[in-house]
Amino acid sequence: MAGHPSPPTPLPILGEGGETEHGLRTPKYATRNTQYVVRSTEHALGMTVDAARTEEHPMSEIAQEMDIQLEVESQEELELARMRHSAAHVMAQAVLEMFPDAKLAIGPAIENGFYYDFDLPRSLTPDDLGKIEERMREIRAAAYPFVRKEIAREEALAMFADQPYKLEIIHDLPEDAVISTYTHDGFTDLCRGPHVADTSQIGHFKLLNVAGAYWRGDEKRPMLQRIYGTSWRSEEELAAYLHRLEEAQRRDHRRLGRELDLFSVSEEIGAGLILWHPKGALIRHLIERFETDEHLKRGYQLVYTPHIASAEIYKRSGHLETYQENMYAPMDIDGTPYYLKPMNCPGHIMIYNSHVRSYRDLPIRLAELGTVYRYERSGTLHGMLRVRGFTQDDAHIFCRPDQLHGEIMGVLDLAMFFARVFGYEYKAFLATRPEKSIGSDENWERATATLAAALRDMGMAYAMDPGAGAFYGPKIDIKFLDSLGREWTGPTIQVDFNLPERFDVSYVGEDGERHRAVMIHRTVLGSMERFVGGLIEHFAGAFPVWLAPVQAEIIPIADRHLPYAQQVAARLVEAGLRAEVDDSSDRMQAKIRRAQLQRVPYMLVVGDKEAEAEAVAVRLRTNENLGPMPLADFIALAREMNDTKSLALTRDAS
RNA sequence: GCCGAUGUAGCUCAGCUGGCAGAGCAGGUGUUUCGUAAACACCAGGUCGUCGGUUCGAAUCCGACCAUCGGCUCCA
Repeated sequence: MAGHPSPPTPLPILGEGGETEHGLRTPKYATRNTQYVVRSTEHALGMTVDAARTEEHPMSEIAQEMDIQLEVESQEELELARMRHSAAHVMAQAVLEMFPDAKLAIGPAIENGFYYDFDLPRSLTPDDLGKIEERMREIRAAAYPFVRKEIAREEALAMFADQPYKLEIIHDLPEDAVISTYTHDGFTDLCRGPHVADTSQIGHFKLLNVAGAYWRGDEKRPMLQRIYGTSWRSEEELAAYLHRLEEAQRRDHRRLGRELDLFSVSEEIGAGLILWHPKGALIRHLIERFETDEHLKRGYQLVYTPHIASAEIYKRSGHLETYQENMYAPMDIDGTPYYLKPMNCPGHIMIYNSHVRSYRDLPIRLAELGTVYRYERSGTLHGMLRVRGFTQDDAHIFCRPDQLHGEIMGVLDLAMFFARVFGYEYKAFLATRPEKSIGSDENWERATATLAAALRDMGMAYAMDPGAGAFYGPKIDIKFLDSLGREWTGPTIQVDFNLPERFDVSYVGEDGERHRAVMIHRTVLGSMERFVGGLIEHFAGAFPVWLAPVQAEIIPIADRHLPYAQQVAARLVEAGLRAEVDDSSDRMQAKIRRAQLQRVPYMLVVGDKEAEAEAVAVRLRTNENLGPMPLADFIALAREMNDTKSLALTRDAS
């Protein structure tokens, strides 16, 4: 099976709908947001990701091309998108009435709603949104019909003569394109459609926010004002969506990070640099320990490499050519510039190259929890999800070409194992050669085919992500889907042709000759920062027992129960559990409340009865009350949940 | 980096058009000893993001910078 990658398997998860199961948008920085929106829109149109991507449309264009001519996978989705797209038109009318000089850009339907980009004489205020919304309601009430009209190119150019963005769109349309307009209540927009019959059908909507957005997503083009709105079939669905937005806010890792005392960012230390507090650090440590052990079991070897390195190595690796804008300025050490490391690869390669390697030594899998520093533009920083210093669970696999397939399968297996432990669903993407890339066509094709074959042999459905590979090789991106159905950066597996050449990474074959080794870059969790940030939101702060910083809060009812409470704590600690006694002078109710807010899995209430019977009254953070049980039984339960890394708090719970 | 908004006590937020900085929660002390999500009282806590300007007087007006938030672009 050489030559071409197999055709993409349709991705079942996309079949669930562009909207996630719960209708929530993926958090910013969790994964490539724009791509997500594109996918959703593509899906609403029934296009495959492949088809949309190969045409290399910028997101805005794809999103704009709502066209009934496209094959639609689900009638329901088409109708939703149509409704939302129509709402965008109605919004544009309202804005144009308010600002007669407004220049209109584009206004597509997106996941859960719509937006429209405008070039306006002044900045919009939240007040304006209210007015626009009000006017939209009037337009909806009037039930103006949407009228489609196909027009000649010249006519279109004349009609939109004072709308420069529309003119640009018309100019960019292919010669034979059908140009159509949609008109309602005297407002006409260049649009391929489709639309609902009249403005009464634009759904129950709410305008959410105003944001800046570059024309055509290009930072060199004008900055427009984008109004985001959401629209739903019924008032109830709208209310439910707004409620889900609030729920997502309640889980925001930045908020929970503070409330649960997991991490902070200090302006004095610097933006984008995470301070891990004891509880956050404990969670990270537990994950790292688990992950490290698992890697050792799977034949990886641990290494450590320095945080700074001479410019020489980054010259040779090509980082100074292709990655310098992400690297911090060098420091001078005895006349030689040294850089903070932005990646771990060069160090691992140096370790590989420290010996002559035989084909019998391969594969060599070098793993490091490697801390790297990358310059990120100030506007992009976001809690733990987008930072300037982070620790990757990085590894580089050096192998023979004939081992590549098996090694990739091994990484995929590891990735699926981790997804299961943390309770994530996932979906896979195969990213192929970008325009700016190096290496021979043959290498690219072979590597891409190998990745595709490994995915297939692991029985993993995947979608193509054309042109999204690294410049040095294709990759598999796996997205974790959290409990709200949102996407998070997950494992990535990259095949690299570049560095093995640059560093002459080789092995001696059976034939006694030197051969070029194949190199795989891979990370399973991504970075500890982003992964833990995502985990906080995934679990809404209620970590499974094995990760909970405090597993059991012991709550004495009165001070006279303190000695027994201490005794219980000692027994738990002895059993390897993390327990804490609430010895404050608060009432029991307040202690329970505090433990609840801290998402402590088990609350052990101890009073006279328990002290006498050497028991604990077990309350779960789910508000379930298990009642009194012998201390030994509780220890057995908690240990079992801990040791099996169960996502549940009790044996029978799911 | 760009567009817009915001920055007052550890947290959430008041403080109208310039005139002595406030509340609740958290914290400390004391009282209370209580059976499954907040007992009561008292106390302490702030260079109002930073720097500069206007003014008799600035948390409040102006400017620059820093940080954060919502997006764009980019990414682990």
